Amino acid sequence: MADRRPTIKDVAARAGISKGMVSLALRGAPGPSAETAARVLRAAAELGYRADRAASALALRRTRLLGITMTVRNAFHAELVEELQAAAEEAGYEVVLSAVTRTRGERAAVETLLDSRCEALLLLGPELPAAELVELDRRTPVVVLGRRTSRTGRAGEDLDVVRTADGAGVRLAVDHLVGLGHRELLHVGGGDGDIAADRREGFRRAVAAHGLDGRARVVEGEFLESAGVRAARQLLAAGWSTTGVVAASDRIALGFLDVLAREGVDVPGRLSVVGYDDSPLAQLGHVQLTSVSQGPVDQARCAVRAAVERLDGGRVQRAEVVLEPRLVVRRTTAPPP
Amino acid sequence: MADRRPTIKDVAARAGISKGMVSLALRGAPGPSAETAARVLRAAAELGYRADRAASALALRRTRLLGITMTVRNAFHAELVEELQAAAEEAGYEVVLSAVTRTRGERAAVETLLDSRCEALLLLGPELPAAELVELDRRTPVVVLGRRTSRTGRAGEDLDVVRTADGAGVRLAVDHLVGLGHRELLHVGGGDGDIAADRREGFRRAVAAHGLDGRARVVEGEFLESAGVRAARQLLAAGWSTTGVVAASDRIALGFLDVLAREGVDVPGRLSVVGYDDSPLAQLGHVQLTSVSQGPVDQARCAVRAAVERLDGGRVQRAEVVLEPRLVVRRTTAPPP
DNA sequence: GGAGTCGTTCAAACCGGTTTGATAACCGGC
DNA sequence: GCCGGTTATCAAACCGGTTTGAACGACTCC
Repeated sequence: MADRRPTIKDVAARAGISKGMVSLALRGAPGPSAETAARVLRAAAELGYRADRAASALALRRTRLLGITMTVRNAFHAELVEELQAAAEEAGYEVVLSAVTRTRGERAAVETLLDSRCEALLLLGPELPAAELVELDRRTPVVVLGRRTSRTGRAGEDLDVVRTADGAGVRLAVDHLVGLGHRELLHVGGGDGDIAADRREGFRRAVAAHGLDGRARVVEGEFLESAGVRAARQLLAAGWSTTGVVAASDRIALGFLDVLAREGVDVPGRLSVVGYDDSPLAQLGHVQLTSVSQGPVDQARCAVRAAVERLDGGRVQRAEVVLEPRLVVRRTTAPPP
Repeated sequence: MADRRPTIKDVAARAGISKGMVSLALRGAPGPSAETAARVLRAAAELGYRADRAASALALRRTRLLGITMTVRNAFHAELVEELQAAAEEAGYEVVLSAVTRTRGERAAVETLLDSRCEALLLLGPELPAAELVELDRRTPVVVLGRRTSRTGRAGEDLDVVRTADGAGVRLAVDHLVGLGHRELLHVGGGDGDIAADRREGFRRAVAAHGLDGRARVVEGEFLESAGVRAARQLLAAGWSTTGVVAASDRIALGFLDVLAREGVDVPGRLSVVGYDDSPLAQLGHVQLTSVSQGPVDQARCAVRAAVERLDGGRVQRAEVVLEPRLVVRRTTAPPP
């Protein structure tokens, strides 16, 4: 019923001019006279013409597409995607999202992006082996967000990386608590990954820098509420004299706070708690969690810039952008009792 | 550096055969002999050949792309997308995600999908005016998820809709509470939208059906934790004799529960609470919220089926699929004190 | 043995854009 | 009035696939 979509040929016929001229006029390229351009634009508007991306991608040998893999349930990824989309648009690119799910691994997600002829890949917190990422990068520029890749930076490992300095972030949290007067600190860690390791290490160094390493504790967990719940129960049961807690993520912090609320422990009166990610969860009206922000806006901008530099700027060298995290103080921290 | 991606011509040359044959062989179409097909497959594998989607979309005049608009921060949407992706893959389609954000309205999200030549649009909880959706549907088949469109179904309004029966969902919650022995019920509503209205109305009817309308209360809010917080404070301050609460969403329920935890109110001993959405939040270890599930798996399957029927099956009539919600009982409901 | 059928293959046309090389019209300068 | 240089235009080639129509040999059937 809906008669075939108008093509550039239809526009040309209506404007009484050749296809080539129409193509130039529609893109505002030099060539057509002002009068002709106006006529073309009018004809296109009247027909409701829209260029066919597939056709122009084919002719241009470019898609101007950035592919993003994300874990669709991760709130921080969602924030990043939002910002990436905006940044890409500004740079004249479109983004294609590919979701990593339980049933669809990162590898499959990347495949579909490659099929769409994305010109660069932005991978959010990828968990593929580094070797595979490097191999991928040899065909299509890859920008890794959030995860640190090899410290060594061996030759051939040309991946771009955008991340925040996790150690510095934890340090901000520790400094904040110590500045408020806390001396007995606890870190609830996120487990085995690179990110959790960096944060744990950052905690150890920060407390040592304040000469408090003898009194600091670390509890291991994973990046989930349940880890916070376990840690809080352990703390209360053992009767530790801890007054300040640095969690490796907001979700951990929320689990922790939930137990405290149930047990009637005053926050921040008796215990101060700092989260990590400054996720929307932390910002909720009734939570108001003090947290370390990874600056999703800046990360997104840097990642898109890195990709565009490779594509349009001819950069070939590896770039690693390490952003400084920022502490957002809300209502879960105060001087110790 | 990376020498030009191999094309079908390269494969043809390597297999010593024409382009046309290669095209057929790669798709397993009838024509080429078994021996030829094998040779082509081998050559393609050796070259690491992948077909160019843009080129084949152009030639086929089909993209086999389903466009999805979603609110990237909405956890329920994230779940749906996960399932939609799986269902689409099974049906031989790819999906393109387009995020609706603060800075990028639904209209813009739809535009980019149309530019990608999506063959159908799946809109998650769209808020565009109905007239606009109908207009859109005249060019590209549209499937609306979650939102009820006009009750009237006037001629020309051929949108497909997949949703759950909100009234029935709330009814399940009410029946559950009444079955446990509750008589004093409270509904915390989600505000002005169609969905909130359906749930509120469902609550009214359900309590009336049990002859409890005289003792039931409704508090208005919005679909956020803050609404739950306000409602809980109001309940405690006013000293209502309510024992069972039905929230219009999980987020409302969580805000509600948070206040109760802080105030030391026993859940489910003193108060029972039911949420709506069965979102990942509800399933968290330390929350274990009883909630109404909208069956994201089924919704996704139905939505993809609806789209595919239009595209491949030639269906032109409007289809409205109303799924029955399901109650997931966890630990926030029990008999009243 | 000639017509018809089948299986296999190829070259050419096509999809809807962009780019190139050629052509024509117009300009001022000498 | 002829020349070099713009400027505006067009037709044709091209991008990388798919599809069509024709060609060819082998085989079957009268």
